[in-house]
Amino acid sequence: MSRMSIEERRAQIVDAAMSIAIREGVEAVTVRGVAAEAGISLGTVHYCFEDKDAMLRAMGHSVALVASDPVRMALDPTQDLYTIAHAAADGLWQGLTPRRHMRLLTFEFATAGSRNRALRPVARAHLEQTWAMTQGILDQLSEIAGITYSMDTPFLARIVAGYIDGIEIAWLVQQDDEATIRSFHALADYVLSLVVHPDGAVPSTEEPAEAS
Amino acid sequence: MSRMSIEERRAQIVDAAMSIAIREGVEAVTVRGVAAEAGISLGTVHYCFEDKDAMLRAMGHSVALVASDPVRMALDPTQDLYTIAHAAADGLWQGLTPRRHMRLLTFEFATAGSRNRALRPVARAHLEQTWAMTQGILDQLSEIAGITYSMDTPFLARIVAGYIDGIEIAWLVQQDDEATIRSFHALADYVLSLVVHPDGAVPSTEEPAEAS
DNA sequence: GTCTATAGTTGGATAGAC
DNA sequence: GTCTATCCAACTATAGAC
Repeated sequence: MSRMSIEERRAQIVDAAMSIAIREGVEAVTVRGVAAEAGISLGTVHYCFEDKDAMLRAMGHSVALVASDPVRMALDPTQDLYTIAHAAADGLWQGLTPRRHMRLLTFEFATAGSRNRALRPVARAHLEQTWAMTQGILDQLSEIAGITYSMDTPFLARIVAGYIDGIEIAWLVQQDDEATIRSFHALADYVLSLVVHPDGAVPSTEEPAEAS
Repeated sequence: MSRMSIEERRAQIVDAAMSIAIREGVEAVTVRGVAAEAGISLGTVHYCFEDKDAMLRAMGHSVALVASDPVRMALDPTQDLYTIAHAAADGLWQGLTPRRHMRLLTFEFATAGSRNRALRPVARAHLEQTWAMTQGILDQLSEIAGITYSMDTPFLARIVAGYIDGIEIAWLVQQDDEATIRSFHALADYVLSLVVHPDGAVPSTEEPAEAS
């Protein structure tokens, strides 16, 4: 067919692989299937990637981990801390449904990376990316609310990201929306409980009631 | 070879499948491989299970989810609440290393169950088993310490189990033992923060310092 | 109930023409 | 760079002898 540079072709192949992975899972990604999805020949794929693992690695590193937008939008400086935290919890929930397949994908890479040495760097990159993004949000919250946390933020980010992972895995398996939303709000309360008000700042209107 | 009842043979096959799954992952379990592992013929496996999925389901349901022993041993009624909670955190850590492959297996079933309808009941059973066991431990802690929690225990168990899942996934991928231990202790502090002392009971010696 | 033998499918990788 | 053709391995599942 039409000639492309290797880089362009690789990008096209990675896109095709990602489509299949999102649709049917990492294990369903085959070199043949990717070639068909991309509308190119088997030989071309093998020309662009040394082997299947190299292709999977390239695909894994192109996973868009986070649609943090709904959470970031919750960080409204005009609101009080309690409101912001629980709006962020709602943001986590709103961001989850559309990202269902992407989330599944990262968990598949996590397990695949634990078995397959070649895929381990991908899984680690996913973790570190998630931690960095979580820390970014926690830092932003810290700034706009003028507070700090009772743990260092890198560790807190790790804890919070893990908390979210646990909630999301359960949701993927069990699909209990209500319990999931409630869990995100429990996380919000958790983070609020770790907040340190630097001066004699009054945590006045916060936590008007316990999360149901 | 020697004759067995179908039930015995099925158990033998499930054991062989489990060995392979623990060693190489769920995806590496093949009917042929299982037959070889069990030292029987391919045909015999197909005689005992309708198809591969049925075999995988049987294997999935036989996963020993939890070595809760190290945690239960921490529930020493002669100790104070803070000490018990953090001993339980150590128990979580001590129980993790030997169960590495089992944990990986349950996460693989979680993702596989999200893709494959036939395996979904297995993944759900794992979740519910874990929640039940976690709740059992929380109830036991509640009894021996004479306290309650600020959430209903079924929900708290769900939260705690998810928290643990998040920590353990990160450990499987990243293998950072120190951060993992610290995370388990952060969980202990979290649970302690949700404890309600019924009367005017004094939470005296608790939380002598923050987890480093 | 257990075996061997085989049908039928899929997938990774390579060779060689264009 | 891209294709077609082919090789080879591994897999699920079934048939039929014992």
